[in-house]
Amino acid sequence: MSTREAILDSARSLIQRRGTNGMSYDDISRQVGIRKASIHYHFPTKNDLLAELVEGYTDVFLESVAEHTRDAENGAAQLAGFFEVFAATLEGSNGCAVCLCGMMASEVGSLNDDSVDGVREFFRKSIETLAGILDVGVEDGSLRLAEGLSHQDAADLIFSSLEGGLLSARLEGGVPRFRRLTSSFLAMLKAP
Amino acid sequence: MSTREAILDSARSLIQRRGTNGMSYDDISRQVGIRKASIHYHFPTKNDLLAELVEGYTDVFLESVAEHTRDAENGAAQLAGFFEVFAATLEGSNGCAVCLCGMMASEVGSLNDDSVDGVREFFRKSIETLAGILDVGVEDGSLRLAEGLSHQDAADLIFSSLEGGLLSARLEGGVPRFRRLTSSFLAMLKAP
DNA sequence: GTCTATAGCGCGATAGAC
DNA sequence: GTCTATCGCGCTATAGAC
Repeated sequence: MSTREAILDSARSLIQRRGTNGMSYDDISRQVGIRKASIHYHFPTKNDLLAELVEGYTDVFLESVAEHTRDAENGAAQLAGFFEVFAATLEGSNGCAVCLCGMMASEVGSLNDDSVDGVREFFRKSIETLAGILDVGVEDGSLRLAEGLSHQDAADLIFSSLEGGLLSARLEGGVPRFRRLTSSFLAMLKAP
Repeated sequence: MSTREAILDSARSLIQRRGTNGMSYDDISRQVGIRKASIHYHFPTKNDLLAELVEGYTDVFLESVAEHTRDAENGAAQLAGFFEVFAATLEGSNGCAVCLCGMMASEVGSLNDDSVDGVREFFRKSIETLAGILDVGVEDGSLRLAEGLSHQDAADLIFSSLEGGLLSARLEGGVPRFRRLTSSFLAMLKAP
C-alpha cells in the first residue's frame, strides 16, 4: 500500500469513528508513521483529502453492493445483501465506525462545497441502487411495497433508516441491534 | 430570558447546525452578546454545557411529543403527531438544523461520558414513547405492523429512520423530502 | 455577573533542508 | 518524498479587576 493510500485509509477510519472535525493531520501522521507536514505533500489541504476520500468511498461502497447482490437469487436476497454491506461497516470496527458519508452528512454545515457535493452523490447513487433492487424484488414477487408507495420513496426511507440505524446501534446495542433493524425491514417488505 | 437560558438556546441551535465540534464559546458569545469568558461563569466547562443541554432537550422534546399527541383521535394520528415534532425541527430553521441528539450521536466518539449517557437516554425514552404509540394504534386498529414484528423493534426502526431522514433531508431536498418520508411510513403502517 | 487579558495547547498550513 | 522548524490562528479555560 502506497503512503498516499495509507493516508486515505487512516483518514477514512478516523472520520468514521470521530468525524471530520474530530480528525486531524496529527492523528493521521501517528497512524501512518510519517510527519504531518508530509501529508500536505499528498493532500495540500484538508478539503483536498476529504473530497478525494468521499469519491473513493462511494466507488468502493457501490462495488461492494454489487458483489453482495450479484449472486442473489431474487430481489429480497439482493436487499439482504445491501443491508449486509452496512452491517459490515459496524462489524469490522468493533461497532465504532459508521458510514463515512452518513458521518459527513451530519457535519454538512462545516464542510467544503466539493465534499458536500460528493456526499450528496453518495446518497443519490446509493438510493438509486436500492430503488433498482426494489424494482427487481417487486417484479419477481419476493418483495411487496405498501400500495401507492413509489420505489424511489421506499428506497429513500430504507436508506435513511440504515444511516440512522448505524448511529443508534453505535450509541447502544452494537451489531446485534443493527441486525435486528435490518431483519425488521425484511419482515416488513418480504412478500408473504 | 436569562443569560443562562440564552446561552443554552444559542448552543443548542449552533450544535443542531454544525455539531459540538463545530461550535465554540466564541460563536455563542457573539450570538448572545457577552464575552466568552462570561460563559464560563454559567458553564465552567464545555462538557457541563453539553450535559445540561442534552437533558433539557430531552425534556422539551418529550413534552412537545405529548402536546402533539394529546388530542389525537387514534394511534395513527398520534404517530403523525410524533413525526410532526421532527419535521418542526427542520422547518423552524430553514432546513439547516437536525435533532440535537442525532447530531451528538454522530459525534459520540468525541463526547464526554455524561453527555453520551444523556444521548442514550434521549434515544431510549423517545423509542419507548414511540413504541407506546404503536401499542395504541394496533390496539385501536388504526395501525398494523408486519407479522412477528415487535412494537419495540418497529419503534426502533422508525426512530432510526427519522434521525437518518433529517440528515438526508438537510443534505438535499429539505422539508418536502422529510415529509415525503413520514408520509411513506404512514402509508406502510396505516391499517387499510 | 461581566469584563479584560492571557495562558497553553492543537490546529491547518508553509518554508526550506536533505 | 520526507524531514525539522515554525507561523498564525482558534480553541477551552483561568486570573483578577470592576
